[in-house]
Amino acid sequence: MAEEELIQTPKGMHDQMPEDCAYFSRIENACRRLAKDYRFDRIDFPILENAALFKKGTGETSDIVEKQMYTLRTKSGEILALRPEGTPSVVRFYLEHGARTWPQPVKLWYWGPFFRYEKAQAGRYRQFHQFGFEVIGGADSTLDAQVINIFYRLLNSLRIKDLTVEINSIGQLAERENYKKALVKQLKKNQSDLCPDCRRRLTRNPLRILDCKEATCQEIVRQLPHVVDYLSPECHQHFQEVLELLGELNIPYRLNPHLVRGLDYYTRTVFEIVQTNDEEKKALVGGGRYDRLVDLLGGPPTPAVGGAAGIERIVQAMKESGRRVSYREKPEVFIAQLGPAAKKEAMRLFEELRQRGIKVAEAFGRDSLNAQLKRADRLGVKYVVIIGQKEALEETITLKTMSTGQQRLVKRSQAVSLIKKRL
RNA sequence: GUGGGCGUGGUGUAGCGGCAGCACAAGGGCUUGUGGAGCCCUUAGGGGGAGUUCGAAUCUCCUCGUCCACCCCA
Repeated sequence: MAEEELIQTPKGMHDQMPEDCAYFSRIENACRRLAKDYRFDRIDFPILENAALFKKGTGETSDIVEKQMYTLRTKSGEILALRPEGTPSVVRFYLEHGARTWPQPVKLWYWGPFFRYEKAQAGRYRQFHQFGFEVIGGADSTLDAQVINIFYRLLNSLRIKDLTVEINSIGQLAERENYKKALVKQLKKNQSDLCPDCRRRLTRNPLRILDCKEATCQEIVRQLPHVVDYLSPECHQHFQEVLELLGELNIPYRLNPHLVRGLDYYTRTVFEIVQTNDEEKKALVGGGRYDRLVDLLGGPPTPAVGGAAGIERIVQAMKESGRRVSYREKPEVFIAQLGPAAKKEAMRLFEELRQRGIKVAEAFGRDSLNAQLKRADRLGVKYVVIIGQKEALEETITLKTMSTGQQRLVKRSQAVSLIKKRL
């Protein structure tokens, strides 16, 4: 080993193996197809944004901003952050480029790396990848349903099993505040039965108590009112419509009155798409309506809805569903060569075959025919073209059929069309 | 941030105080112009540091990494 210590990836950061890259492109292709069908336009935005964007957008008190954001100061004193999520950037994009003058609603999708400084564990990394679909400038319930539909269809097309859409409505800010007050009031009565964590949450973030896993807390939670009971008639109506549309689209959903989600900007619809297999529940997609975010970031009041999916988690789910994505195409023909003149001829033939759309492999860096045939065998090709000094001189090739071992001498000029015909 | 498990060739593993072994993968050969089976050879290893010991992959401590749970989330 070398004297120098090997430099490795930083904590929570991973290299992507060829195999995983293949999964990624499979997923990205699926995104592209759906984006095209539902008329979403792809955008990219910087990986570094002003930290203020997330402080204002994602929320100063959210865990993401408070504890998990990578921030840095540039030489000129700007405070930037590695983007921890995409939605605020999409809204900034909408405002910065005057997208409010475009035909509304504006439908955008994105794909890329995101960063959160957290302790890594299963399906949770410091650099991870998300794609998101966002609709800005529309309040209609069909848009909520369409966003959910897109993510659901996408996961479906990747043949991920055991999917459920979990959905809830948390209303507008005022309704949520009322609900929160009611919760705290109720909970204070049996405060002593709550777990220590929940007692803390009671003042900091009472909504989180709803999905505490402690049995005693769950017992208490069961007695509590649901947020939907606190919705205004308009929000209630909107939620009803979303549910009806999901039914119309044949999307299996489950009402989850305890689904509140961590980010401050959500209003009305919140949803997650989870994969449940024996005792385990993993969120692959999360999203909802965020009618307040645009004006929170300095724009006019503009309704919006969207969601984001964790790509690593989807890959994991695909693998668990037994879905294999091959990352190397099987070649059809292998070209073996012997000697310098033959090597040149072999390279020319390689190009000709490649341009005719034939999948061809070689090992030009290897000189022994033995090794080349061994490689060809491993690759599972149907035919091997052998070009040695003799063939190069006589302007012929030897075409070997691997399954039978038979070989025949073919004129070089006829080689390409013969191979094409035989495949 | 809190608690726990685990770090041995490229990969997967064995040994648990006394010569670091196996399988797969990779490269070469048996076959200097012919693959698959077989055989042979080669490359390559205890995360890092301190300590205990005649002797440490093995025990102790530190550190780094990783995995898992909590927290939170994609």
